[in-house]
Amino acid sequence: MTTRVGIREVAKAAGVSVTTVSHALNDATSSRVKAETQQHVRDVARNLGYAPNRLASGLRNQRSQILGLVSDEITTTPFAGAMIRGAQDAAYERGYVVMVVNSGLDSELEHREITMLQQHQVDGVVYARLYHQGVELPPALSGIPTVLLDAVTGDPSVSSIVPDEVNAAETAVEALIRAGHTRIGMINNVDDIPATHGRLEGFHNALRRHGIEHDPRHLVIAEPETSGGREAALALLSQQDSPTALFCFSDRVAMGAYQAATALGLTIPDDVSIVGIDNLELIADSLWPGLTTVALPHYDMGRWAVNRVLDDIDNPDTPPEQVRLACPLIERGSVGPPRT
Amino acid sequence: MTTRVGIREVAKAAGVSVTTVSHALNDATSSRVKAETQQHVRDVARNLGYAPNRLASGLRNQRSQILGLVSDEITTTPFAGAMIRGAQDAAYERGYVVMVVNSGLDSELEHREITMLQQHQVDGVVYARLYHQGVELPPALSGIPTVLLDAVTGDPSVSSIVPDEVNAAETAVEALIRAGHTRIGMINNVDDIPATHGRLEGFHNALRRHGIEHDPRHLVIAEPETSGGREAALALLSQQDSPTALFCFSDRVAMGAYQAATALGLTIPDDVSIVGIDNLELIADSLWPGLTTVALPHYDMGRWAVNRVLDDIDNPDTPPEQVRLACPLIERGSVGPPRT
DNA sequence: CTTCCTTTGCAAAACGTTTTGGTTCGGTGT
DNA sequence: ACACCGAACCAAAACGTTTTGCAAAGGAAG
Repeated sequence: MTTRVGIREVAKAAGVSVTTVSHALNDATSSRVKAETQQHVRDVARNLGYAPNRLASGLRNQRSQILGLVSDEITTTPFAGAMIRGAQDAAYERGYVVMVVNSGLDSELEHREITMLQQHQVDGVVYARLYHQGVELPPALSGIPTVLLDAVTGDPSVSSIVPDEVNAAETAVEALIRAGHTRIGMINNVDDIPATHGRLEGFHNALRRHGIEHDPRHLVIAEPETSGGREAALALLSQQDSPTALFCFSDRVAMGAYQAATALGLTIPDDVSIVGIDNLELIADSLWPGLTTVALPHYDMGRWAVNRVLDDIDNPDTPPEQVRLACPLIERGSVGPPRT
Repeated sequence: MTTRVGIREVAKAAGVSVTTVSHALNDATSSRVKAETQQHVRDVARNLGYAPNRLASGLRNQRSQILGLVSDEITTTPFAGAMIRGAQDAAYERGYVVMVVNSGLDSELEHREITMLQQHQVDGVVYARLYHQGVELPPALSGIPTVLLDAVTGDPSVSSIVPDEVNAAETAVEALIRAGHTRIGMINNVDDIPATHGRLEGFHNALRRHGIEHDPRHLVIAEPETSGGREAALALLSQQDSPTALFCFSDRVAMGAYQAATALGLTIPDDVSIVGIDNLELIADSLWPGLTTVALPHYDMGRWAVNRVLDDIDNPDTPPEQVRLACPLIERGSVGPPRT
């Protein structure tokens, strides 16, 4: 590698001082340097392929132009990828770059990784969870602008974004109601997490709003796996006056419901309609017919989170906000009118 | 935020010069500083919560301790997450941190993103693709130690790692042979990519090695989607002397084969055995019965790639190597003995 | 022709490290 | 007693920027 071209090489080639080069390149509308000179310098810089050393400028301005993204786990779902991509895209648009770090469940490791981020002088961090949950912020992060992604915390001074679980469920259930269903079953999660409670609430809201009475036999609790969904759906669809439509806690649960339906000789959506939540394309697109579901907006949450933390950096006394993001319905082929 | 504690604060608190502090902290076995002093300095540094500024040290040593990871796309599959996690884990173990950047298909954008990485003075980059393919290295990367991840290139001087497609197929097919199958069908991909050719070759290798004659009617080409797999499997399983086992190009194709089997009233694995490739847990775990498949080792490839690029950085004249990584069989429930 | 701006450019300091070349000091060999 | 040596430490330079405080040049006003 030939020696890197620095600002002094540019200055020499352009026949000016380094000061002038710096001004020409940075100050968009400075009166310090004549427009003509500025253009000249810029041309020279481009020709030389000059790329400013951000270690140096970061050191000088106390601003690294780096964001940290610490996530709990990057698992088998594509959620993490979507969040990272959203974060990265938003960061890129504003001249930032993101360092990804993931700690598994190990809080000791997490602490050391945060320390590394601090050593690299990250200007802010996005603290992300893969599944909507409550967390407490690691003390190591105090002093760094931080926003929560897919997580909330008790401290009202920290901004956060999570999916609006209630709204997501309402959206899903209303798609069923719109198709004409009134006997609607729900397969909920056993776990005590925000999604469980929020989606149940949304389910009831939607029914109530449309004057549909809820039959308690039509609510069953299951492990949030395909097998759990299968057994739950088997139970729901075998009872008399069984539901004509199923609202499933997740796409994987919905996949179990598909299996139950075919096992019972029922076709989707003619005999039973199904909606899920997650929009895991790998599943929703692959099922047959395609699964109508509500998307969890990980990409958008990622974008929002980094834009938010960058806003905080630019203007440190922006009031914090806790956002719940609406979730769009993705229609495929699993919802139809009830069999008359 | 109180003013950051720097090396000079530590020096003052320890009653020594900054030089001594630096030596005490960095030189593991220096004769420059007495062991006792070294310990003292370290204690003081820890108590003060001193964390060296890597912008400064990077500037000084011409080494940022940052790796770039440029990937083509972070899509709906969990593959990208696995690669990133592998890369991040390996980097962490060696004191590095990774900057993730993804360019979509836009080579203009990719160029600008690589420029950003260069500005941050990354010590090396991992150039990753999500699906095994041939690429040419962007010229912007010349001069930076680079290794290819899930991609190969014509240039023998650049190291790369890809899954061993031939071996993966052999592994899958041999699992079927071991269970007793001899009439084995394959659903291959239409696309002209290394995986297509490699897996076909592995399929033939395995049959030949066990003296099984291949019936050309048992090979069909399909779109690598669930729907393609469904139609292909329908065709394969409807012919007379139909295969007793199906080797599918991917897990999604295998999912289509499941759908075809149940549509034909066949049960898995009693009437037909199925293996896939990918080990997409989201699919393989959710199918019923679970899908036996061959894992594409994205996590391990990610690890290998960063370890390799770090080796190149430490020792610039390590000879390059092009590695094909073996793929392990993951057994679930979709393979059984042929119906007699 | 002087004075006083305005415009344009430069030299030098600063950011927080690492490392080079000393300097001091207590001892050791002759 | 003399020079010398090594151990322990330190002052200062360097890394590549940005920015402050000045200086030079040129033009307008008096």
